[in-house]
Amino acid sequence: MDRLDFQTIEKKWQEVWKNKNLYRSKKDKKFYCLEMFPYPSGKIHMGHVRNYTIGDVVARFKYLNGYNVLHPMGWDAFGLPAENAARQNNLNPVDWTKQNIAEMKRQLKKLGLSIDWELEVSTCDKEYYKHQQELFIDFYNKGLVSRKENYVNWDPVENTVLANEQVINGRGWRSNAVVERKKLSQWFFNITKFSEDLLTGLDKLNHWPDKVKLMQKNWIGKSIGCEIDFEIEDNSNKIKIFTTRPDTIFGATFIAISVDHPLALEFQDNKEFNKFKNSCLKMGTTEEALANAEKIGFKTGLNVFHPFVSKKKIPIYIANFVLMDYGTGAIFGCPAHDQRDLDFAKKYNLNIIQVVSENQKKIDYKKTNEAFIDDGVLINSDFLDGLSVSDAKNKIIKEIEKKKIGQKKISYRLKDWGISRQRYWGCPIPMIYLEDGTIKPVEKSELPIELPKDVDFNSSGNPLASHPTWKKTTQKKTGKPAIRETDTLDTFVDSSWYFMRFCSPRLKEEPFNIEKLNYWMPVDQYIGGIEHAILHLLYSRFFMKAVKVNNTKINDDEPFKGLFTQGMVCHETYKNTKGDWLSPDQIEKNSKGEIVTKNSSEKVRVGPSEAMSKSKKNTVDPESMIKIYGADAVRWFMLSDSPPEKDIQWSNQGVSASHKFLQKIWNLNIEIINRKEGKLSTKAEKELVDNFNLYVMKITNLINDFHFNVVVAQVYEIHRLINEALKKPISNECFKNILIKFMKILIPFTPHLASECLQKIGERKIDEWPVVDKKSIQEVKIKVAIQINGKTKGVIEVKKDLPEKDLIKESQHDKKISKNLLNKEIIRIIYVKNRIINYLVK
RNA sequence: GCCCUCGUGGUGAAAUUGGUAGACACAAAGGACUUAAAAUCCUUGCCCUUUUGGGAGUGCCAGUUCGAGUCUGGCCGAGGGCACCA
Repeated sequence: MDRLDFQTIEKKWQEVWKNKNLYRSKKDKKFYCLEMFPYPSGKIHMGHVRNYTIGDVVARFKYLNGYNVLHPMGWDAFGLPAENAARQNNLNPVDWTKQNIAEMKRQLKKLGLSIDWELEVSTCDKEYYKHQQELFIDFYNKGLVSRKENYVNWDPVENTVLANEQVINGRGWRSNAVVERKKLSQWFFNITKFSEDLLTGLDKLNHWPDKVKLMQKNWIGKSIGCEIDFEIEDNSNKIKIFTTRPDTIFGATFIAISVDHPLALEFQDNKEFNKFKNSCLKMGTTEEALANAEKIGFKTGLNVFHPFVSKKKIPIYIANFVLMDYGTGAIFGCPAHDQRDLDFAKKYNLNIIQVVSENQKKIDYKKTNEAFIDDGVLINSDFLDGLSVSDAKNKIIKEIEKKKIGQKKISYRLKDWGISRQRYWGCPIPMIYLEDGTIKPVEKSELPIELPKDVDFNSSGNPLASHPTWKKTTQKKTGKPAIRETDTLDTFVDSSWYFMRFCSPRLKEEPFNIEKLNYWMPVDQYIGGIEHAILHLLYSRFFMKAVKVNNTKINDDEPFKGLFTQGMVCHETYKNTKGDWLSPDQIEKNSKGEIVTKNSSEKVRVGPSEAMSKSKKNTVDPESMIKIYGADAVRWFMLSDSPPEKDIQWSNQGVSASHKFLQKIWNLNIEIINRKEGKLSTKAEKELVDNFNLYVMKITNLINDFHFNVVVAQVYEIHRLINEALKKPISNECFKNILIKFMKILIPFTPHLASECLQKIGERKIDEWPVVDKKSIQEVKIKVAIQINGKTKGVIEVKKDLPEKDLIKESQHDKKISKNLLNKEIIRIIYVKNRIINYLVK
């Protein structure tokens, strides 16, 4: 039998597709299919292969179904790794990045993706970031940009800001110095102006996974609570606190304010306070670090008066767990009903008053360390006694408003988006600082503000800031001397609008052409990793809304109509006896079936399958797999076995099996083309056609629902169906017609093989998806389960939609069923059309 | 710590969304073909029973239902995110 020569075939068809704009149709219906663009780290990895294979199935399927498809690709090219490489290998980030892009593009092309490379963009090109600078200025002019202080991780030895991933156990990754929290003045996008829009906008996103919407909802964190002013003893100031549990006010036993609260400034000369403040600065900046840190406080000696209990005084603490950027930076502590407050109260021996109880149970807080946070009935609370938590909330808010000491308040957990980075390899922020202290945007005509190429990575800190001349400039309008902003933009900014740029990627004057943007946007299907569920997707949603504020002609305010989040690619991990990681090509099976190292036959410990990562050496190089098995087989395996939203385990056996199956498809084609016709039977033919039609319908639905692994299983079944039918008296014409449809189904999955087969059969129409013959499907017999008392006792094959009476009759013809029903009294018969019939008997 | 998700054979999984649990594969064992190997094809897969047949069974415990992998409550375990990795 003819071997499938995938190397020649794949090369041939990639050439054909390159020379034709295959994926654009003249139809009106548009479809924008986008996969998250990659960071050009050097080589493509299996995660990319999976992401782009899934995307290619969608894009090609939509094209076959008559859509005008936009399927572009670009590079998320700014970021830390390029700077790290620059430091290590003395390479310029530009050169390193461009090399990586060229290499990865070459590799990606081998997958045979239906990407329109004419539209390629790279965020590190000035043709791209010029427009990003324009957008920044537009946002600035619309009041969507502000400047505030924010904490960063500061490495005191390297004099540089560290990313969270560069802080390991509270120390700098290179210097090993203890990292401090330092306040810097930085640029922010005022994303909180859109808190409510970002929240309500989620309701419209019907084609997003619920879990992602829920994560975003929790991230935005809308809560309804109230603000209350507390009068301070012997002090004319008041403290405004925010709480979501005003119902527990009678259980308040302390006030806690943030270290950054204005009132805390009064203690800046206090030695004890400064000691406390310094220990707060060692906590780290991540939310996880703050949540796990021991709750500590500084007793100010000041007291406030309880607003509803006359003469009751409550102490004020400055505490590390109260954050200035949430609520008002001050809270009242009710230890009985909040875990943090309870931990704090126990540490500092503060009073604990239970004000909510379940079934009138009294809790002894001397014995338990667990706060009671569930619903219950109010106690020890004066006029709130006997009310439920929610009724008490409403009543106390009314009282507070009546007394004019506060009001109902909606608060969001969402913070403004800090976009300043003290790094070289990013988009320069187009702002200048004049000598008189004013800060102005650069004139748009001066854009792009380009990165200098001659930078020194050996000195500490931001290379842009230490560049001898770059930051020196003049204000264009006045000619006054000025200093450039040396911070660059967070790389999340780059990726927050690239999908808009793809609509008109070569436009020089503007970031995008409105007509083209309105035609293509929103992205109909966006595909990428679940790790981007919150930040990237939320920032992109903000951008779309912000861009619309600036240009009201834009139709959409949500960028991604459909979202699909794919799982990771995993592989077994291996370690030698010393505990060093081993890569899959360093190991082999010996004659006894044990796993050993290739050269020294040392025993290998096989670990669990984990996400492929360089550090664990459990990676497999896609390019070498393509070389051995072919791109189609690699694509096919990526879609087999696991559902796309779940993790997949890479296995060489799996990809090898895929390769074998594609060979079988090839053989099937040859067999049908060369088949000699014998006797004919219309009955056999009809059965084949009807069954095949059913598969076409199932597969069409499965693709729409992203169940590609089930499609693969159905394709195996089709193969078996046709293979068995070959022994039956069926005409060659019938086989050819079925084969043509079968190969068209395979185009999105294994495009090279399918195209080659279609050409061999002589089919010219390769831009259509097979039409389902609905009548034919109705005539396929189905299997119905017969149960007795809920247990399946038999299965009978009947016509579809058989009515209850007939089904009962049919089922009693079955020997086993009639035997089981003998001498039994039938109490009830449950009939579910096309599914089951259940006899309840005594 | 907080938020989210997921637990089905030796393995990856499927199950028309409350209706035949294990489709389709991988691995294993046995067999066919072959001088032999590779390739290919076939069979098997929990427990009891020689067979016919019967029973258990979807992380664990309880509940709703004629019927639960699917719904409800509690428990246990694994993974993702936590604002400067992208």
